Amino acid sequence: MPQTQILSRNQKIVLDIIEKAKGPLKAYSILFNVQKKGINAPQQIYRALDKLIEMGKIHKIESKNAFVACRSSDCEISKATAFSICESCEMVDEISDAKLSKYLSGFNYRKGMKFKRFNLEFFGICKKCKKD
Amino acid sequence: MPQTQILSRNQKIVLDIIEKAKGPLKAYSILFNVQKKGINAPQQIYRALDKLIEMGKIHKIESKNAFVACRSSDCEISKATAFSICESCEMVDEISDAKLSKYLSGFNYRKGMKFKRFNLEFFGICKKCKKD
DNA sequence: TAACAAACGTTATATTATAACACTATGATA
DNA sequence: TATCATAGTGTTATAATATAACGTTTGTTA
Repeated sequence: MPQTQILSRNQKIVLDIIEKAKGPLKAYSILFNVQKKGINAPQQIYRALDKLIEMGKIHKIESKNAFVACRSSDCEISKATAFSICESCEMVDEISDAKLSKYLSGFNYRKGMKFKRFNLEFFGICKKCKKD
Repeated sequence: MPQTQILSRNQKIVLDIIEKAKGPLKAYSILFNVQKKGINAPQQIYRALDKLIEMGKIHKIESKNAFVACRSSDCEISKATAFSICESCEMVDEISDAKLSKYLSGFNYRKGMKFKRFNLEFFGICKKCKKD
């Protein structure tokens, strides 16, 4: 495993647009935004997304079928992800809280399987939306 | 809110099949299984699913786009859900662990929004699959 | 019974994701 | 150097998941 992953052309393009976005992006919205760069088909987007997820560069927000850049340097291989999601404005924030992560990584259910990975999504109304 | 919800015909049919299933069911697989009962269109399934989720009778496993019956009597309105998912056999188990639930319900991220609801999905290989 | 809400049935369509196949570039190695 | 494996690319087609929109029926309640 190299510390610094080498990205392919398409992977760079897709990561770039996700990193610059203010919120989670959907696959087809990424597609429409990169057609000028010569990417024409969903397959190309999904392939890049898959690799970027594997590398831990991005995360999928399962409840929204959308993708965000990873902001927490410590999850190169994303085994422990947690997000805060506003149900009004759709804003997503990655939660990096050592205690929470430790608590959940150590959690073992009595019924018995050993967990390799978890994903946690919190929902509410963000401060900004509450004001309106 | 009545303690015992009254279900409509289609809601009953859909809930019934989900409750009898051994694992999570997908919407279209539900559809194919109820066509003999006169349900013909996805819309009818999705409408029933939506209501059943609202009532807390079933849960959606977001990472699988599939649905399971609620086994834990205490989550009539599902504000706090956690699941154990086997990545090999696709088995899903609802986790009902008071400590975990309390810990997460009380969790408040410093950045500040108050959470109404969460969903947690753990992944691993179940005991049964480990043996093979 | 009139009025309303909730559920229903149906057709059409939108959105999300994958299959399959041929081609290209790169680096490892026999 | 030849050849092999691996990873990435481009493309067409299609599968799988989900919702919109419309009109009708049913059940509740004022």
